[in-house]
Amino acid sequence: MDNDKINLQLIRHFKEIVSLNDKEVQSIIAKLEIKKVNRKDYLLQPGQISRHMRFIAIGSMRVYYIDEKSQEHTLQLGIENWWINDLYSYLSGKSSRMFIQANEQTILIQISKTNLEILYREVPKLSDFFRLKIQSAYVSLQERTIENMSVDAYSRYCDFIAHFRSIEQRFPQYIIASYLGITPEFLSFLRKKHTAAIS
Amino acid sequence: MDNDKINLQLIRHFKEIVSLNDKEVQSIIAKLEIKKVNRKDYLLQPGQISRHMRFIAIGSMRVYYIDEKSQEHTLQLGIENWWINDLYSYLSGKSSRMFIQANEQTILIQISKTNLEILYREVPKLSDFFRLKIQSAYVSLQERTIENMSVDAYSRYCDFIAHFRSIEQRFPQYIIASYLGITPEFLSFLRKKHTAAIS
DNA sequence: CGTCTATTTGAATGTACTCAAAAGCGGTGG
DNA sequence: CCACCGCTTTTGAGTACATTCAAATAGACG
Repeated sequence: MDNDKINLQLIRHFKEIVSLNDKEVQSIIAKLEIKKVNRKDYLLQPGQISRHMRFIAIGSMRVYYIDEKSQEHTLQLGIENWWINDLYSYLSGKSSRMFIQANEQTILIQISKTNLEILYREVPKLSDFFRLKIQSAYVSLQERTIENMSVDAYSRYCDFIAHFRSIEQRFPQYIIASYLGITPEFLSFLRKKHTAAIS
Repeated sequence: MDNDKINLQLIRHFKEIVSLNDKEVQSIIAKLEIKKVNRKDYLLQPGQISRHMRFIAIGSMRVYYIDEKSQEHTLQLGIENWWINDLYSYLSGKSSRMFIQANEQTILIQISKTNLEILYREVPKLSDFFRLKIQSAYVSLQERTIENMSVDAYSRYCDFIAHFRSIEQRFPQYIIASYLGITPEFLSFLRKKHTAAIS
């Protein structure tokens, strides 16, 4: 049925990195939980603790927080086959400052931290898989820090669309702006400049 | 002798997080390597792969890179009892973009990645220790990203001296500036503004 | 079609940078 | 002990990048 198809999407995703036999696949599938959310729904809000790893099967999500001046800042955007989480809260067990929100109707697969720890014993390769994922989260965060410190907003925008064209088309402008660390007005200006430059 | 004292400094540091018996302590000490460097010496340069975890016993270091416009950007500053590394390169095994440089005459303790992996089997608690360290590296990177996106340079400077007064006094101004993501000239201006504000 | 939200436009402003020059500071050698 | 050299910090003027605020326009959805 439908849920099986969704579960297999995650299994395929695991298999891109680690090999899994049928028994292991069964162990994993037994621990998965499918969750459907509507546009604007929250998976996590400030004060809560993130207790799941979350995989986007269909749809798109974002992670953001609101600063003291009530400004939104987007830390992560995600679409199909991406993991989305506040790793800080998940790893430390402390309460989050983040909103994790659906950008459209979205189907996720969740694995609770407790179940994942059990799975690590049954399928040790999964532990490798998530260690790699967390590493690459660190790496992309570092790359973003470097990017933010090194180049101006126009270059950041160009790099962004070069790397994430599919993402740029699915999220509203003001969310992209809050990801790039600029105002929506200025992004609007940059876009005009960009379309003028390429034509 | 002297080296023993330095090794014990790291053991004490481990023991703040995990408990270790005498046998474990001996296993660890057997794998440590003490390294002394002079001011301006490099532990790592772009193109090299970071193959050690590095603990500062005495002295201070920084991690920085140079962007396309030949600007230096400092990612990490460290003093006694801090770990200093390009985790990206260490974890991924890929070549680094970073310089790791001594800010003064410095004594470090290094553990090679190969030795550390052996140690993880002899002293599994160490694996927990470093997992926690890598987590907190992720967390502080995320906090810095948030800080950079949320507040202006003056607030960042105030927060910096509030958290790292001891560091601020040991590094030259232009390095602090490159850590805060501003020019040395502008930091000079902010410092004047700050001393005027507190007096 | 009307309402609500998102985007665009423009003017005024502010934050931080560039460049150049002067001043400060630490070490070295005479 | 002083003079000099190189490096770091300060100062200031001019400029650029990005924000704020307000108003107009465009799009999406019931």
